[in-house]
Amino acid sequence: MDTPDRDKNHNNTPSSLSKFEDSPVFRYISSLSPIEPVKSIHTGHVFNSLTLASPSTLFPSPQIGSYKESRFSVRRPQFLEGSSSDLPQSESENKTAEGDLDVVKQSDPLEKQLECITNEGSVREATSEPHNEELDLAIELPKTLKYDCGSPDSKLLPSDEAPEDAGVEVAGPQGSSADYHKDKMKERQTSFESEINLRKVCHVKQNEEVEGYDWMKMVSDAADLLNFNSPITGEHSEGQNQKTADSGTLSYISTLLQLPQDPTNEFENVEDGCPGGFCKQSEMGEPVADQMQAILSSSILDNDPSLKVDDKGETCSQFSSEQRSIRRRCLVFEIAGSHKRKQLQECSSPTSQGSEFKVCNTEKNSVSTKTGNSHSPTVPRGIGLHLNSLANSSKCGKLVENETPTSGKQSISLSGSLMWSSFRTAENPLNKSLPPSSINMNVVPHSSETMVIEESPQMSTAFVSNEADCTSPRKKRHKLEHEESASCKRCNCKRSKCLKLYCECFAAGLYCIEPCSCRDCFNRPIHENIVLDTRKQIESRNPLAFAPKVIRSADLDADFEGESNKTPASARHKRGCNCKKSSCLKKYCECFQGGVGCSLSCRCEGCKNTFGRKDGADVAESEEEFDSCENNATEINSSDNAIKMNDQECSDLSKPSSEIDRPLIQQPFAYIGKPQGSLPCAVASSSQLCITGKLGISKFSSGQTRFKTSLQAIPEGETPEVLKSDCSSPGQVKATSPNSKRISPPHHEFGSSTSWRGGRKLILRSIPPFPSLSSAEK
DNA sequence: GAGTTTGAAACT
DNA sequence: CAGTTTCAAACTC
Repeated sequence: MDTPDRDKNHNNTPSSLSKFEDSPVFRYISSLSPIEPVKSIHTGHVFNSLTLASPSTLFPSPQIGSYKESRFSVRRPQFLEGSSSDLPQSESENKTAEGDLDVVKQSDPLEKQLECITNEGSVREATSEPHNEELDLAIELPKTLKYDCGSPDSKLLPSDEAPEDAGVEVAGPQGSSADYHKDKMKERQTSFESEINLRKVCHVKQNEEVEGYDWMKMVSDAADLLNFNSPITGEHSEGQNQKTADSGTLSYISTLLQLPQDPTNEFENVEDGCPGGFCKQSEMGEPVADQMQAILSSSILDNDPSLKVDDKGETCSQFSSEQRSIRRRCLVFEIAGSHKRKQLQECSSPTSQGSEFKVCNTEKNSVSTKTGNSHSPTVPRGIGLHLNSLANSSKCGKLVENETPTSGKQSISLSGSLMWSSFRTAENPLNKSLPPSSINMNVVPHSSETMVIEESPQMSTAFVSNEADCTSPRKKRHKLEHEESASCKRCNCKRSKCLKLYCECFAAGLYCIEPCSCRDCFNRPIHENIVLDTRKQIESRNPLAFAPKVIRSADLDADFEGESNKTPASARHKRGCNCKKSSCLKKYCECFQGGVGCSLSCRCEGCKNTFGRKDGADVAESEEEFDSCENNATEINSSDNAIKMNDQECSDLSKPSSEIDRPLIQQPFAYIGKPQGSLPCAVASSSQLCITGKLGISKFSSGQTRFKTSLQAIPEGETPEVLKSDCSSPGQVKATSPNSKRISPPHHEFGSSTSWRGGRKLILRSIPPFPSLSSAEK
């Protein structure tokens, strides 16, 4: 629709521009801020979201654009693959459009929105790189975002293009344009969706900017997520290309988005003298575009039931290419959740990460419901990510991976199982550290109440940092699956009202669900407040109360091999068991139940844990056992027990898995400190359950490789990090936790070596601030 | 399915 | 911090 007009505008632009320039108004403006162009660039970095309005914005577009391009030129490379002949045109159009916009802006300096948009565009571009880049860059993004009018969307938009579009529409009746587009969307979803989405995004961005800053956080998070996406981008580009090919009429926006990726664009850019411009878009385009698209796509996706997201966050290409591209980006944020966006009609939940969360909201908002805040009041249930959520996430992730979309979500929200623990705070630096837990899962509340948990790449990233091996989020998931079955479990509480750790559901950060046979259950979304309060109380007593009981890490394997000998699994129970009669050969023993060997921290008597005895000597001896156990035994190993467990779990899990999905309980941010720890727990546990359920055998039996590597590795890595991330927490945890007894004592074995390892193994040990560790490891 | 065993969680 | 009680899962029959 816009194109014709735009073309006209473009054609007109030169004259109009000249006119404007000549106009006294223009002169006046220019006199006011001669420096502006330069500022605009800097402003992108420096500005606060709202400051954008400055006059500098008026002029910047051309210069900025070039500048931006230059910046990005370097990186662009990979994504360009997707080529679209359209791009050049689009760019030219965009440029013209920008010019028009600029002119308009100049004429109407008052229109801050437009300025913001333009600024955003510039900023976006600048910021976009970081997205593509690694997390480190991600950090930068927030800043850039600040500069931006705020909306990540703007970022997403190709610097030139996006702003233009936004600007164009906005320029007219700003507010109306969005609505108008929305209407169009309904009418013309196909061709116009993209445009509309972009516009919406623009609005959203503006709104968001006005509203809050979570963007910063979100952006950073998103950046993390984006990192994962990178591989996807190729697909994305393809999708876009298809889009172009498929739909002769690509929304202007869509074209813009694509442009960056298209090689053709590169050429143009090069011609422009900004090969970088091309590049920048590519990279930026992905990250930024991803975000933009994500938002847009989210809106679109909402409409599209067909969307599928890969575990990795890749969206299935089911949708139209356009949507696909967008969706992927969305996926980045929502990954698993996105997987079934259908379900997700609403992203009310405040995900652990503000960014994701917001994105969802914005997207969804555009589509159906809009939550004003990322924190969304809607969040109510504690949709936010929680350590426990991880467990679910793990499930979800697994499910999603393994299973088709239908099942895939199961983990997430099917039955509406909710995790209440979400405490990741976007604010917390910890979040970064925590990443996996909080970040990983984003719970998106469905309109129905069911919440979809989305994993964010961040988790994986974060973990990755810690875990050298944890290259793929999948591993993490596997690990998670491994650990606790809590998520899968159904409680049978009669007196605890499911508000105590006796309740497995509660302990796992999950709301009780139908399958539970509990009595007088208060662990329901309806009683969220009670649940959260109770949780707080419990955490106040023991910060690690909700943390994963079993820590498994590939790292441990590697690091500990020496030590690990002790525990075949290389995983350890945080607290250690206190078994006296079960000889750690039955599920009474948490270590055994978790499939990990006993450690020094265990107080067990007559330990015969097949996964590893607590005594070092035993361990040494056990190594053989151990190996045998792992190799053969994993299967045979715990033999009866293990097998039984597996079977049981499997049976339980398999069914429950579908059922398992539960609403997560959000934790109040206040908990942040704890939750971090807690999250991992839940996750791990839940993950284990689920995984074990399916994998269960695999875990022990199939796990062949060793559970270490497969299962344990994942959870461990996560948990450790989580703990680390707790960061801060380790020390705190000890101090606070009543259990500290068990936890704290780093025994010679573990503790002896590096503090790091010790920290991981011992987890609880006071360790240097987590961040440093993570960074160091990285 | 009922009853017992077990060990964690909670309480004192 | 240690001891006791409570609780629900795990287990047995």
